[in-house]
Amino acid sequence: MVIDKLEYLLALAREGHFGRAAEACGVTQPTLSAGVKQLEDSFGVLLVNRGSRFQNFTPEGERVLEWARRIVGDTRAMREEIHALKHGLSGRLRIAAIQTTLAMIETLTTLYRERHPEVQFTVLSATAEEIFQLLENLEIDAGVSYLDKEPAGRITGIPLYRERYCLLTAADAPLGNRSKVKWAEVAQIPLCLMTPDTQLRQVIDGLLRDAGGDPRPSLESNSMIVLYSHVRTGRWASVMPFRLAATLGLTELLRAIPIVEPDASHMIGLLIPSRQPMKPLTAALVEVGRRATQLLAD
Amino acid sequence: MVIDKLEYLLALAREGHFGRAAEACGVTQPTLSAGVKQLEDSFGVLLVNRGSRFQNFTPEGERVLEWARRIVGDTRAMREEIHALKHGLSGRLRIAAIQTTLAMIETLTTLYRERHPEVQFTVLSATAEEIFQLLENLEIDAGVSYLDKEPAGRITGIPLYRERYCLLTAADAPLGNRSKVKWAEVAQIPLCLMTPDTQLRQVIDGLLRDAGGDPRPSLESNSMIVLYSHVRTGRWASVMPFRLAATLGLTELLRAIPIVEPDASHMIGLLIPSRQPMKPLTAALVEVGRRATQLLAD
DNA sequence: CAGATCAATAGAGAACATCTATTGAAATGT
DNA sequence: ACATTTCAATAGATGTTCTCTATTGATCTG
Repeated sequence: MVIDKLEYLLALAREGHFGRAAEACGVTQPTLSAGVKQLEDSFGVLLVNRGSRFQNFTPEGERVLEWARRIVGDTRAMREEIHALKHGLSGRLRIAAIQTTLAMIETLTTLYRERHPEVQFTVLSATAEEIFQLLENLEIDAGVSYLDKEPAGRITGIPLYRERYCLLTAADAPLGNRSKVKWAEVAQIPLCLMTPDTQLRQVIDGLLRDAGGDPRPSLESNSMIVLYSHVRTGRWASVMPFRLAATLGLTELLRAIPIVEPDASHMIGLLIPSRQPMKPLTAALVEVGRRATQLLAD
Repeated sequence: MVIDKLEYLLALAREGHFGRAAEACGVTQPTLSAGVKQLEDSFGVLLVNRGSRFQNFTPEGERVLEWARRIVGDTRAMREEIHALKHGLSGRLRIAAIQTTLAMIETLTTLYRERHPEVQFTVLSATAEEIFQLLENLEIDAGVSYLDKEPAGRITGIPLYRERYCLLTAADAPLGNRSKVKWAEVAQIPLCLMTPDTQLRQVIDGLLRDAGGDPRPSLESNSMIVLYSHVRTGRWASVMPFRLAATLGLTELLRAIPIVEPDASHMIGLLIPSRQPMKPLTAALVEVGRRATQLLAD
């Protein structure tokens, strides 16, 4: 009864559109409209501001939405737990990760599948902000991102590893013969970097500026693949997390040179809903993460 | 849909009886039976062991029960919060307290009503164990009891005041002329005490034994009223919390003599469900409790 | 101003929940 | 040992509620 309606409300918040929300829930638009109306009647308060189309939620609607996330999330966790008690861990684990970390996700999924072969995975590439949204909307079970600005109480961070940075460049390019370089030096050469909306770019910009430099990327992209394919030609340079560069592969020409002064690093970790107890799939991921931490330790 | 069924399950856990549980939910017995069966079908697991009558819950049933408490509790909290947003605080605040603290509850309710006149109160006398049960079953919003052994994570304690003990006795009785007495001395005289299942009795027994005494109550009761009515005659003596004795009233004959060596005290406080956020009625009680703490401070 | 988009409404059919009455099984008392 | 009582499941009927299709009315867009 009520729970379905709360799901409608969550979908409406996600889609901002009665029709699309209805489709997402697998019902028709009148059904979803009626469901929301019933909620409003039962509370005696308007939850949604509409003027012939969806506008936004009333303050009361926002509060109900907050509760709905929790109640619906708990209900799913309950079902999943009981199912796991009977059939063992199965179902689909949904993870979203920022691009910087995409190459290390296999560490988690590979370990995970060894222990729970029945579980299927969905791995999404997303921005740090999107990850929070997805977590709040119960569209993913966990995120992988920076832990620096750990968020509201509704989401918990679990450290995985420290990300360190290297200069990716050809051996015969400027600085290419060094065993280590300083941030101040890196700041002097043209680089291929992520677009400024990404966390990685902001981190690198900060480090470059702290070293007195002025970041002058010769190429920007929101795709790591684009950056790497450029660098791979030997005619471009970039700053990347070490682990990512190592995974993408270094050629004979291409060198990954540690950047020092300062010896900067940022903590990467799992982001999961602060629900107690966790969904079984999520709990297993945390356990896997704990083991992965040892593998990934510097 | 689902939530009603979860309520059925909670009622069944409370009553241990399909018929009574149904009555408590305001439905007929077949309806409740069908509801439980639907839950079982939807999980694909038996939740209740029955052999022509209710026996107990399966392990899966216990887990579902745990989730049900949370989900149903959150749902009620949501409704209450939205209602409070529109109409201000109203409804019924349900409190259970151990007998020792019954006389100070008015401090809370009086303060509470000053701020929220629309709220109605139900105050139950209960044992410490019953309070936990009532809290778990969502039958009360808060308890007042000892905080010494703070319990599972599902319940949070909030300190209110320290309980100290005095000898209640007639002025012309043994020890009646003293300004203070030692526990060792109290242990030598016959007393009226609570029955041994109560927290207060266990506390006092402990203190008496620590002082080398052997508690020999001349009269036991599970009612403070009984104890006090005896002591009031001037022909019996008892050990009581100071605040309680003061509230029940001291006559000219009757004296409340502080007991020292050791200067024992136990912390009394609110017990509330560890739900975040709290129900509005509960949140207001915590706020009132915070203020009361100042009034009640030694 | 015409066309498109969006959400609410109306009405019909299906699905579901709840009730009364009864049955079958186990516990209790004589 | 047998009759009585207690308890929960089942059957069948009734009523509610949910969901759908089709449509309307309103607002935005070009």
